[in-house]
Amino acid sequence: MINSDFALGLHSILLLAADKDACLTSSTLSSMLKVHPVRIRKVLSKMKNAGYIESKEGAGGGFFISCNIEKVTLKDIYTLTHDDLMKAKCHSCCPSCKIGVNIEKVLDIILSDADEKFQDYLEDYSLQKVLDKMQQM
Amino acid sequence: MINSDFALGLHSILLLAADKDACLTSSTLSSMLKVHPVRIRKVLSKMKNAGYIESKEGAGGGFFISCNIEKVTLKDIYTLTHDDLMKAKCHSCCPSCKIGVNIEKVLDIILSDADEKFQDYLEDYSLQKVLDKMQQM
DNA sequence: TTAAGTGTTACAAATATTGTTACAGTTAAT
DNA sequence: ATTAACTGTAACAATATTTGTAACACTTAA
Repeated sequence: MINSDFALGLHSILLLAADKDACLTSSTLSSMLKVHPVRIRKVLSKMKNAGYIESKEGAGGGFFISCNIEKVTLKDIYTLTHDDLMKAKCHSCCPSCKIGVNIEKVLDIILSDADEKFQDYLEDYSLQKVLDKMQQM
Repeated sequence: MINSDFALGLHSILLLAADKDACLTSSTLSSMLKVHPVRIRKVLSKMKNAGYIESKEGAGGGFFISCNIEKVTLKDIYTLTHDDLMKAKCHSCCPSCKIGVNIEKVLDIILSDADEKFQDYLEDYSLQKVLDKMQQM
């Protein structure tokens, strides 16, 4: 589900979204977020591929927002960064365990549905809405 | 959020719930779930403290269900086992970053709310309902 | 009295995450 | 055209987290 890439990516894109004309380097973001520049570039490359931001190489380059921040939501960021819900974490059961035969399927269905509710909620929050909410505090 | 303790704990308690008279040892569960007995005892001790199962020490001992499996839900299991949503994972921002001042608070609020929706869904699934759903497959 | 359990702690091993180094490619400025 | 400041990416190192192990006190049934 939510992992640290989500937090990092969201934090970064909010920084870019806060000033549409800003072009921040991974190095600048790095010192703001206390995370290594290479990792920032990795996470931001996903945002770039999704078209939410753009990057400019070379001197004076960096990252800047390139989407409608009223339309891009936390769900979109989640989609880019989330882990599979439990795929790797669900224990396989031996064949002798009758329950185990179906438990993975059933949990997969239930948890996927629950995750959908989670995402539905995230979808209500555009980047703009998050920025607004921060202003109000 | 959901971690492997959830999967492990849930799987274990479903095995116990499937047969009310069964008394399974951590060793038995261990070989079924391919997880070390000590870890199973650790996770099950939480379920025990919550009153969902009981344990019997000594020879012939083990774990057995002790709750109304129509009433205990996936949300209850989640509550016992989940990690904090992002507490440790959210990046603190330096003071110079105006956004960072509030971002943690705002994300905390939004994500807590989203998590609530997730839990609301889990609450619909009693252990009995999960077992029933497995039968139907 | 012994064998088979739980409960719990301290520690080891394995795995996953994050940081680091290195370098090719791009761009702006001189 | 050269240089300095960037991105993009891969391979590897360091760190943190998770999981497994060993040890042992305590409990219970046979």
